[in-house]
Amino acid sequence: MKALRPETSRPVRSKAKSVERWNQLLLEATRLFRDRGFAATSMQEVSDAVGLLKGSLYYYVRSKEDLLVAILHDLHHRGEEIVSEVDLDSADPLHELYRYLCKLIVYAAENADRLSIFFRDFRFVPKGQQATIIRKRDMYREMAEQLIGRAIAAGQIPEAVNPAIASRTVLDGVSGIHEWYRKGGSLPLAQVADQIAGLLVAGLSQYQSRREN
Amino acid sequence: MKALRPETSRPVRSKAKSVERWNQLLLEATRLFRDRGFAATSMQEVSDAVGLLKGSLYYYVRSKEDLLVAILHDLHHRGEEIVSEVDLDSADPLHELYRYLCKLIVYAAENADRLSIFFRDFRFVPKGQQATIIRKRDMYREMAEQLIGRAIAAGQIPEAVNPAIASRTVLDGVSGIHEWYRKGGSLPLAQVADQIAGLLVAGLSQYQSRREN
Amino acid sequence: MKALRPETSRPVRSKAKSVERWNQLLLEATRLFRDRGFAATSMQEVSDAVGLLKGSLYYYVRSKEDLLVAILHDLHHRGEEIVSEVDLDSADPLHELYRYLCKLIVYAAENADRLSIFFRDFRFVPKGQQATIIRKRDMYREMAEQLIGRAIAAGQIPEAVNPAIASRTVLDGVSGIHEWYRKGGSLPLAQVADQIAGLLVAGLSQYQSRREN
Amino acid sequence: MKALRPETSRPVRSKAKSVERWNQLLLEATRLFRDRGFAATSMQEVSDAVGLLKGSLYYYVRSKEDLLVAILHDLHHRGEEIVSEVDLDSADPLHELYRYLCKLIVYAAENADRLSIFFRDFRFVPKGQQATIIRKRDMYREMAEQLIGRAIAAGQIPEAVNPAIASRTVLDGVSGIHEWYRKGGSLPLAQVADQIAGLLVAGLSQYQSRREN
DNA sequence: TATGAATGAGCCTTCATTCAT
DNA sequence: AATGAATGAAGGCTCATTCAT
Repeated sequence: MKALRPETSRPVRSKAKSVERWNQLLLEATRLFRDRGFAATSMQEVSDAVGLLKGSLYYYVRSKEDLLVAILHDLHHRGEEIVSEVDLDSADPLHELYRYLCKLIVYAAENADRLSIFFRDFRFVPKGQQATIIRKRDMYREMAEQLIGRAIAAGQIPEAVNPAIASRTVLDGVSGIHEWYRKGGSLPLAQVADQIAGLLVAGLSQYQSRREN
Repeated sequence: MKALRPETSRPVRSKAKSVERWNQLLLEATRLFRDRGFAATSMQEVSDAVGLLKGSLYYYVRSKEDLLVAILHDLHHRGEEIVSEVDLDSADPLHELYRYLCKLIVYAAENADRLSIFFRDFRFVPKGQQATIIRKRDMYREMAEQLIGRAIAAGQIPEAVNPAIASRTVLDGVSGIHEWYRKGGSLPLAQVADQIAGLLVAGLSQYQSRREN
Repeated sequence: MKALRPETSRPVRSKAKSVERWNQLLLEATRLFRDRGFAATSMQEVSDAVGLLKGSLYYYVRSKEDLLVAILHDLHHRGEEIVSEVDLDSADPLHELYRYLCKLIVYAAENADRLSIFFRDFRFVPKGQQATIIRKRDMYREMAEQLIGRAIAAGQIPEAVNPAIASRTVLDGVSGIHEWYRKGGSLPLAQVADQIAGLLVAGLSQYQSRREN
Repeated sequence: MKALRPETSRPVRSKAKSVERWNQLLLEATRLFRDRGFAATSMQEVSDAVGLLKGSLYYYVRSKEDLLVAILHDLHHRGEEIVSEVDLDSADPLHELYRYLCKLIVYAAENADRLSIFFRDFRFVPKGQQATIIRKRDMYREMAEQLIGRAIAAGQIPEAVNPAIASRTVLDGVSGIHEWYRKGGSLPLAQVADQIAGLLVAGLSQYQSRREN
């Protein structure tokens, strides 16, 4: 999880200290944005948290939104790895989906703060930078949709399943964990992941309509 | 879903015209809060939307938060009905769950705006009024957990399923629709609901662990 | 203490009820202005106190300042009587001063609310109407100054006494009672008045400089 | 009389320039509050007076009330010295009282602005901070009451004098000067002080009831 | 690197007052 | 006589941001 400074930031000289501060900044900002929301967090609070004066923040950041963008970039940066590890040509696409979902669940739980900020405060990302982030988010679902398609083709999922809807349902079931998962619960995270992914994958493979009217 | 004025609001005998304005206010505020977020929506924008001066809003509302609370009360008011219609003693608890989920899905889709506000901006509800609303939200999940418990007891769901986690997964899969459903899509809402609820219910009944390590 | 409506008020028809309301208005306004100050009292509070809606006040009053002016007029109206009862040609001007002061003290105690408003909020009286009220206030002191002058001429007060200063001191000592006197104290008001007036009159007649440098 | 920043104010190491501004702020605010009253003075007016933008005031102050409190603290800060200089065990308590009153008079005249604000606008001090200030004010009178008690015991004041009332009368006579004293009058302040204090002290020592009924 | 002072725009809210009914 | 709805101006305060030092 390398912390990336915004590409256009001001000149950097002494790396060590500077990078440290930047990471600290990101950390505290994440905590604050998560707790109070982006709009309701003031730069004053951020600067208090890192022990700088308000004005000094602008040596590290060009704007409050910079912080938000950095946090969200960080989030999806890691996520991309997970997506790239998927084997679309697996002989058992359903199980491949299971593995993919498990990783997403663990990832969502471990990045609950960032994810929460993403879901709530994405709209405060400057319009020009929204597309990049949205594309990454869509990537998660599209990968799920593709795997579902393969599994249908392979006969592992009934054709009655609508991949567009199912992929969304599955992703919603997976990412919702950021709202309720707390570290140190009774179940190990890996087991929680199996419960969720197992349920969703089973649902896909066994789906049948129960419509009455 | 009659829009209820907060009890604390001034005028008691609200004449026709007044009620109209109040509903209009709620409508526009909902739209704006949904689009821009509560914190980033100004009373100026709300008043512009209803054709009043900023200050005039306070004839109807005692604070910006009042608007938020009114919107969220409205939301859960309707939801309570759905919960109360559930037959906990049904001979087929799994199917009862399916029906419950379907209603929730339709409800979530039809109230996507309010739900979105709830998920994003609940934190701006004054502390003193948060509990009431939270309790209502918990109700949805607890009902699902109870039905899952009954279904396990009835042998419709394997005992390996953890009701606490499963109920959360199910609720997340259901409520997530507020993020992506748009009226007038290719599928009728009832069919979308069946896709989601069918998948989740099948997943519950057919869950099996795929854990590898 | 006849309550006078401002001369230019709107047409009056049914006298009884109207006058009643007006008196009630003055009473409540006096209480509120005294307790919260003129500037910090809202017409809303006044209307609440008399059981009318805010807008309805303007049937009785042309402006908030009208209320203030009416209260202060009332105050000095009564006071004028006291001044006019003084016998400037008394053979014992010092004792005449004592009697005058006693009446003022009783009056100040009984009108503590109005007096308090006068001292604190006179500045909110519209500029055009300030002169009239100021003139009345000056009247009290000028009468004291005149009596002191007579007493000096009669040899009852040493010539070293400066009437301008002494009259102010005496008036300050007298009117200060509005700040601390509470009905139902241990001493009857008449006795309190004697204590104050007795002290001041004795001081006038026995003054002697103690200046050291 | 160094102007003390409220402890709660942000910056800790106030550089020269900052202190200057703060003093200027206090000065102008005092003038404005005195002239227009606290409630009727806007922060806009204050900021205009010191040449800042309205919002910039809040770099120095946390609220309008902060300014008021600072002004009143300053006032009584100096006053405490005067009280502490009194020799309660003086062999001539009456004369000690005279000296005490003289100092108070000079002090009241020199701080007429602040005193005026105190008398008129004390009620706008936040409830939590009122007690501290009230206690200081009471101190002035209580000291007078004690000295009167000593003088009675020493036979310098007749026993008929009620110390509670007399001390109030004396204080009222003394502090009233803030309303009418203007610098550069015909009499030097020291002489004015002697006139007032001399009168009051003579009154105490020579008081006799003149009650008729 | 960081500070301290200031900006400027905007925000939520209050309130005296008006006026058609 | 009184109501109910609305106005319009102002008020206190917050905050992201800038910049000389």
